[in-house]
Amino acid sequence: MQSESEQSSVVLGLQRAAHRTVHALGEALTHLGLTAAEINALANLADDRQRTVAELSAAVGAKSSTLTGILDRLERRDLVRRQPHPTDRRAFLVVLTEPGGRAADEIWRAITDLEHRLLAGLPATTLTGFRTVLNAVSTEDTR
Amino acid sequence: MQSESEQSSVVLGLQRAAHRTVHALGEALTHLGLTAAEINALANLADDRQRTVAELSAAVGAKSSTLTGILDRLERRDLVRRQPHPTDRRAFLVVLTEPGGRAADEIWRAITDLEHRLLAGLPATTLTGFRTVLNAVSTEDTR
DNA sequence: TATTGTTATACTCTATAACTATA
DNA sequence: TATAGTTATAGAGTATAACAATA
Repeated sequence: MQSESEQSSVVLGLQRAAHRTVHALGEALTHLGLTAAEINALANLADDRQRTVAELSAAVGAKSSTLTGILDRLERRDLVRRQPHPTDRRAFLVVLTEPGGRAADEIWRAITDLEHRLLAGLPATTLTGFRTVLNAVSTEDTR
Repeated sequence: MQSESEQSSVVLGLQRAAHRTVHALGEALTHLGLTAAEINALANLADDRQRTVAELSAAVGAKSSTLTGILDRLERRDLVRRQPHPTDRRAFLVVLTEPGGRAADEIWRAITDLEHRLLAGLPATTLTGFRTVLNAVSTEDTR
């Protein structure tokens, strides 16, 4: 049933699936005019609404120097703001603006919708297994 | 047990896990001096050893115009070659050269090693569930 | 007419290293 | 001395549109 490919590698499959979801998300959110990295950053701000650059950097898996450009563009569009950190004057708190919060909410809705569509009909135990592996991969020390 | 984060979103978790494996793979293969996209392309050539540009494009999830640059660099380093397609004179067959084949084999070994390390100790049923979801995500029509 | 792949263009992402300002 | 973040730099990925050759 799987045509000719065994979809043998978990790593390659992971790559492909991630690519797929990024594309799908981008398409669902074209009207926002955001890149994948920008969507990712906003999605990661959506919950607690604020992070230092270093925290966000760890969350999205990019160097802080990379984040600088992404945040510049988001800030220019008034979706985030860089606030002085209350206790560390070297650091910034990246916070969602009001329109940024709306965008982040919409991103979350799109993510949730996508997940429902992708995972509909799969048994709960299968999903649990999936999350378990996902956590193992994200958490494990790969060295 | 999962600290504070429920790792709530499958999509975001997928992103993070994919990022993780790309990094880990890159580190395991630094001596090859290849980028993630180049590794991905070679990995996708590793099995049948040849693909048209369009096929490879679908496999790696990039536009053919993107692939042009990647293939240019791989060809310049004598890792792949563009051969005339036997029956369609518009198309090219991307084939591994002999050193390219060695690189691809090494990439496969690295991928396999990584998978063993990441997935060691997880029950088989969990892994089966994981692959099922991965296939669903990669295959499903996301529109 | 439609398709294969390249070219041209314009941005975005990416990492590294050097730098400023704090700590 | 070490850390947070930016800047400078340079390369690589990305998509779109236009194009040539072929189907």
